[in-house]
Order: sequence, then C-alpha cells, then structure tokens
Amino acid sequence: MTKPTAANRRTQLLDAAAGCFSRDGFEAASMRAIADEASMRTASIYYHFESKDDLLVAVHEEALRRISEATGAALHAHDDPWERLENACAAHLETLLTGGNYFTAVMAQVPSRVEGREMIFKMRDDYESIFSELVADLELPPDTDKDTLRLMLLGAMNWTFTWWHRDRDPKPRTLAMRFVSNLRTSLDLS
Amino acid sequence: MTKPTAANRRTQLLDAAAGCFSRDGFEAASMRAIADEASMRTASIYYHFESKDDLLVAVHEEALRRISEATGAALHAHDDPWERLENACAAHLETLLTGGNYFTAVMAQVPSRVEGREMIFKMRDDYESIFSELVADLELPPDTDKDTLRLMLLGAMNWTFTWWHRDRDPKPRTLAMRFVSNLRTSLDLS
DNA sequence: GTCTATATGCTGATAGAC
DNA sequence: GTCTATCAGCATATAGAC
Repeated sequence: MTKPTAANRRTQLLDAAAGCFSRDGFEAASMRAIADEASMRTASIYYHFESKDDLLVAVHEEALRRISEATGAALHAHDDPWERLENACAAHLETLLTGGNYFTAVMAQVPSRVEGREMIFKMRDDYESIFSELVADLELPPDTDKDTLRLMLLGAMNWTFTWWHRDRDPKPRTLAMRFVSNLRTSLDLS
Repeated sequence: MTKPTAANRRTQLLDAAAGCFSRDGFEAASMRAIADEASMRTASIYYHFESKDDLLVAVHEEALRRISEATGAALHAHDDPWERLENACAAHLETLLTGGNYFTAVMAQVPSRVEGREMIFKMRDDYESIFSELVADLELPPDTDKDTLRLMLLGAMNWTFTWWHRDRDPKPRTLAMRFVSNLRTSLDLS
C-alpha cells in the first residue's frame, strides 16, 4: 500500500501525459484528457507542471533517462568493439520498440513553437554521443565517414517505430543484429 | 501572364497548406493561416477542399507523385543492380531534402484521427515498392534478409530529414552513395 | 468562386475557496 | 494539493449574399 505523495502524483501525471501524447500527438492531446487519465482536474496539473510544454520536456527527460540507462549498460559488457556496438543497438531498439508510451511520444516531431525545444534536442544529442564513442572504436576502411555511419545506423533504428509491429516483425534484438551485420560484412556478391 | 483558374487557385492553396503544415505541424496549422498565405478567406478553402484532413491527403498525394517521378526515373538508367539502387537512393534523398515544403510536411507523423490516414499509408507503401524491386535484383549472401535491408536503407534515408542541414552536411547524393557503399562493402577490418 | 458573418465547441491557463 | 468556476481566444466549418 503506497501513500499518495507529491512525487508519485507527479509520476502518475507524467504517465498520463506520455499516454496522451503518444496516442493523440502533442498538439491534439488536451490538458483535460491528461487530467482525466490521471484522475485529476485540469487545474491540478498546474501545481506539478508549469505548462503543457513543460510536461512534454519532462516526458522527454524521463524517456532519455531510461534509454540512456539501457544502452549505457551494454557499453562495457564486451571487449570487441563490434560486439559492443551490436549490444548497444539491441538495447536501443528494444527500449524504443517495447518501452511503451514514453518512447512513442518522444519519437514524434517536436512542434517548432514548444518552449524547451532546444533542451530536448540537447538531451538527444547527449544520448546519441554514446554511439559516437562506439563507432570511434571500430577499425574501419580509411575512406569510411564515421559520422555518416553513426547517423545511418541511428536512422535505420529510429525509423523502425514507423513500421514495426510486435506480432509481425522480427524481435528488436534480431533486427539490431541484422542491421550491424549488413554493415560489417560485404553484401555485394557480384 | 496566367489567368486565375480553379486549378491554379487550388495549387496555390496546396502550396500554402504544405508551407503551414511544414512550418507549424498539421494540428497547429490553422485554416486561417493557410487562407492568409494563399491570399484568400478561410471560407473559400472549402470550395476547393472538403476539410483540413482532405488538404493533408492532397499534400501527400502531390509529394508522393513528385518523389515517385524522381526515383522512378533512376530505375532504368543503369544495367548494374547496385548502380540502379545507388541512383534511386540519390534521387530519393535529393527530393526529400531539397524538395521543399511538401516533403517536410509529409515526413511528420500523421495524426491518428485524420480521415484518409489509411490512404496516405497506402500511397507510401506503393511508392516504397520501388525499393523492393531494386533490392530483389541484388545478388546477396544467402542469409541476408531482403526486407530488413530495404527497411534499413529507407530508414537511414528518411531519418536524415531530422538532422540534415544544407549548409553543414554532405550533399544528398554523396550521402546516398555512402549509405549504399557502407552496405555493399565490408566495414570490418579486424 | 469568393466573400462577410457567425455558429458551436474546445483550448490552455488562472483565481481563489477549501 | 486539489478543487470549482471561469476567462479570453481560437478552432473548423457552414449559411447565404454577391
């Protein structure tokens, strides 16, 4: 039995916001709907959060905290740089695709007028720097552009949320392995 | 000197809609703003389009018509399957990144309540089938999953619109070549 | 075809009681 | 901390004159 505290009411509200943003999109989600889903009145939200924009930033913070933790854990699990990359990709993709509302909410485009937009982009960049390090440790052909490689891999992974369905498509880990394998080996037999 | 006709007023309206959707996002863009940008009154829009949703579908139609034309033209330009793929990717990426408002508008998530959502997804699928054919023609190692390969490539390309800036990053064609090259050759030197 | 005028409803946010 | 009540504004869409 948990006592209701300011902290867990805030969490409850954040969950509700993630759910609404993820289902309806940020603009179409209303403060009323978020309040409903958290069993509160609209006005009560403003005790915990300054504004709707503030709520979006907080959802991003939580999502990036979670995925940083998951991907970061894979970082020191192996010696071989390619294996480290594989594992980080698997963690990234698993979190993204099966991590629930927070990630669906975060993968949408951030509307241009949102206060705190810059902070959101900064948090993303910070997280993605994990992949810069992973790619930097690879031994690559001298003409390979490492930025392009990192962005290619992140793009392939991040785009999956537009098409991936749990019941139809390969498991996130399988997908991650295939992505890395396609890069690592030569696909040209001709 | 062009006479104002229903057809070119419609085009003007479509351009305005693409601009507003691309700048503000679909939900945040208002019919007033679209009308303003087309130098009309709000009510006049409804002579040409049934609803705001209808406008979004029309913008998608036009965008997909344009990119299909560009990418399709690259399809028969070469004999070698890898060269054909390279060229189709270059065309896809060039159109996406330098094709203006229509593509910025189309790359955003389609809100779940939009009437005509299914039609939009069908148009996308139809377009992307070009890449299924291109990948089908490649000679690949027997354990390569062709769906994963296609989706990986399309993901890498489509995600570029979240980070690419004209003044900072490589030209679309260069990027496309690097993407394909990363797949075609082996990156693992160890 | 485009206009003016307006219906109807929902929006984010605030004031102030409890 | 949460509530009731409400503000002021903007949304999409329609009616009907011209």
